[in-house]
Amino acid sequence: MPELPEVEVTRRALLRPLCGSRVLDVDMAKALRWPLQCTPQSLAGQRIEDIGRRGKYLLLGLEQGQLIVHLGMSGSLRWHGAGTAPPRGPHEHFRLRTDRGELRLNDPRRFGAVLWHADARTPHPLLGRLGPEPLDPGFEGQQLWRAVHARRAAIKPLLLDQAVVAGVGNIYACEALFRAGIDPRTPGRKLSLRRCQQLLDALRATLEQALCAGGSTLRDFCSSDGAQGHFQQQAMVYGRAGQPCRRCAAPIAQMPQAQRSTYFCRHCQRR
DNA sequence: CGGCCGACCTGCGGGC
DNA sequence: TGCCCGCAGGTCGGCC
Repeated sequence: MPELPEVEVTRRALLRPLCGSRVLDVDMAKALRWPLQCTPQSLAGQRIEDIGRRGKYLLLGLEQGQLIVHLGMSGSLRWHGAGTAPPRGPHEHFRLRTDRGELRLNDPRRFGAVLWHADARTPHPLLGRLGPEPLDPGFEGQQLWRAVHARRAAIKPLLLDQAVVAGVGNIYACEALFRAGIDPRTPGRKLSLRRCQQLLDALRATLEQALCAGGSTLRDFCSSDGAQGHFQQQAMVYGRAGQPCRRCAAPIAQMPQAQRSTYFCRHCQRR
């Protein structure tokens, strides 16, 4: 589920209920990718001051540090106002109770993570390796070109590299390349500055469109208020193998790249 | 250093 | 109908 738009939609939905609330307690029922890195009791009593996002990471700013949340492949967060929380489901592995209600992380595959980072002055190592934010207006095509122009790897796996651009996953990499008319197999070093600028524009337009749609919904994604995103109904290529291209009607192709499925149109996307 | 590959998990849909 | 295989929105770490 969780690429930049889904995480951002979740962040916006959580701002109102969570900001300013005070933590009662925290528990991790089943281990996620890593241990929490602190004793759950140490979080009790702290106020949640802000909610940020970096790439696909959601950042809960507490008084004495930061709770870093990653949704992995199958994670979703839900908010339950005070007294409205149903019994815990089998995949609700993390729970944060506050004086206003509780936040739960549902993650069947447990690729997600919740980490405590006490030293807020220096960024957590996981965040330190992230590339620029695609929606940051200060990020220019030239910067993308610099990150890519010396690389032999194909542009599609390069877009998935979080050090090149933060927050892009399989759906939006495929969609942005379609929008830019670029063949996903094109080596990074074959892309001109001009095409990198076009690619960044296309990526931004794709992400903005997904934000407006409330993100994508595949099997288990639900924004925290329970509403479903509907971007996948607008997808031009992702998950559409064999179906006609919405632009030229040629069948959409599917191929593996770096052990992930790439969807593209052989006619509309060129090297 | 760059790039490939396995590992980590569970669930679901398709094919036989 | 039922079982088995392959695949799924991610990414870290080990290896060449």
